[in-house]
Amino acid sequence: MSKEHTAFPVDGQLLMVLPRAGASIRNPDVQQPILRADADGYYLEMRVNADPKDESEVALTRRVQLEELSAQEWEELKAQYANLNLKVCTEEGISKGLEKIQDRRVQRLFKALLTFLNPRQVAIVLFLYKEAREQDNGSLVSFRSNDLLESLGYTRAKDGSFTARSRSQLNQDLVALHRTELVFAKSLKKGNTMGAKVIVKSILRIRDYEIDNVPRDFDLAKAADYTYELADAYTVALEFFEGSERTGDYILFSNSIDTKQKLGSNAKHDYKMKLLVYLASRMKWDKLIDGQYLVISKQYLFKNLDLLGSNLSRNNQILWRTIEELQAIGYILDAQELPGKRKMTSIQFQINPEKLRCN
DNA sequence: CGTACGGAACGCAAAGGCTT
DNA sequence: AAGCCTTTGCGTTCCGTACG
Repeated sequence: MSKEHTAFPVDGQLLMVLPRAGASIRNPDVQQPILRADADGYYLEMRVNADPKDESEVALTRRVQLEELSAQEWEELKAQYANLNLKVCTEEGISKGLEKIQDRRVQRLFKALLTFLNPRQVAIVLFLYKEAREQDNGSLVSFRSNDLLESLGYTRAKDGSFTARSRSQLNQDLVALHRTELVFAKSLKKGNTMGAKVIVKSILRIRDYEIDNVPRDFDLAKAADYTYELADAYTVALEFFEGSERTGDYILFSNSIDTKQKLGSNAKHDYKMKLLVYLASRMKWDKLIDGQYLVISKQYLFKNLDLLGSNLSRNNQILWRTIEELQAIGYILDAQELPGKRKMTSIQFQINPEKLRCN
């Protein structure tokens, strides 16, 4: 009976909000980022509005608390914010939309918010949950940076190290997962109780880090904001982890999950990862029919795979190619289009419980 | 000499226009 | 609806340079 360590659990609550927490700026529900000051401090935040036509399309805010800002720094930040051109971001790319922002810290801050939870960061999160199961130390996970970079599929230089770019990006990703808070309503479970309870959680919190050999002067935030550094080892606490064993609210992912980034490809175009996480999320929202079938409208598949371009035949092509990829590695046993009124076509997925299953 | 960058080449595939 | 083609964004890698 003990199928130990062929699969690892990821919290249901996290999975339910994950696709929304990672909504891209092209998503029609995403609102313009705002700077906000309240009694608790200063925030840079971006709201994702609910889509009333589907209960899984929940409202959610992702935000970064800006610590220790003087009144003058606040004014400077507002001035920088005025240079953010969201329209250019969506039409010509984020780097273009941010190029008028001179301050590197502000530029990285906006970029982190706008690209939050891209598939590479999701891959990092899954790596950490997998490690959590291996290490069996509750929500705490310790790991070496190079092991994580390896699992993400980056190639080493001749001397065996990773390039500054990859290392820098990893620290920025980890800090983004650390300091971006997700704010959403508690009433996820059944939907009808409009409980006023609000949850504020980060995906993880960095508790500790280590520097090998010569103790460098390493500052976590400074590294993320200004430099190309990465600590050699980290200990993080997974914030959603708490209680997942106790409440039994989780989905089991197969250990064979592939978190490698493909060469020459963009993180934001990792459709395989997006579809996998979206299916897992819907397994929490919808009950599986006959314990294995999931029916999802193509409209929401396109939306959650970020296939928001106008070329429908192309979107179709990518969707089906991605489905076939997941089929090839066994997550999906079968998928077929269910006839429906035009625009409301759905796809029925048969999920392989060996690879992905509810507890 | 190693470290910390920045510039630039490279390669993939998305987007979107055009054609049929 | 589908295929072809060009442009383009952007992640990755390689390399030059400044600096201690």
